[in-house]
Amino acid sequence: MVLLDAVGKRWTLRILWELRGEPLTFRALRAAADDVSPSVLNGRLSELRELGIVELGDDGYTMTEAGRELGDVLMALNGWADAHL
Amino acid sequence: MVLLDAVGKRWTLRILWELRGEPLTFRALRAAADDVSPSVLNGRLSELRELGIVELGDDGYTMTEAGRELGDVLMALNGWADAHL
DNA sequence: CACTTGCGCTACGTTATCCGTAGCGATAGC
DNA sequence: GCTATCGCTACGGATAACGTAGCGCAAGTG
Repeated sequence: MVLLDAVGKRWTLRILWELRGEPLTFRALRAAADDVSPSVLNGRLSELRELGIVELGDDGYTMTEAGRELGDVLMALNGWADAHL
Repeated sequence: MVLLDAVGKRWTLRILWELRGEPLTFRALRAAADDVSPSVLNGRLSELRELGIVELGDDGYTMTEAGRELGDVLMALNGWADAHL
């Protein structure tokens, strides 16, 4: 239930989705995610960093190893969407 | 992106999670999901019905066939949470 | 040295969304 | 008629998200 509460907030899934590939800077991530406001983006990134899903490296924000596995689940989610929506 | 926007709202994942088993009435679903307010619950259920994920039968709300496959993905999501959080 | 550029991030006032509570109309059983 | 439960709605207050502007910092350029 903890994860569903954390992930079940506006923009969180979208942010994770945009980080599925290469690292993105704060501003690039913002641009990729429909120009979400920086305050919200920063709030979400803080949560995701505390959960050990995302981290800030030299090239920008990237997924941790655990986060990358979560990314695979998101791919499955997207696969479902392609098949049914 | 459509699904992520739809699912990436507060309570949506939680509602789907509670519907993974047997059908639940509106009120039972409300009780199961931390007493979410009926206005929000109704809003989410309307969205999920429009997406063909959830439907209202004689025994209450239940997942459609497509929705049940989505439930499997959510199980994977929960499995990840158990492993990493 | 000043100057620019891009970075992560914050401040703040406005607006949209959620929330809690109460209650509606409909249906079924007594 | 009375009670109980159903799905669902109304409404005012609380909360979160929003858009915009800008801070402090580091690296590069002249």
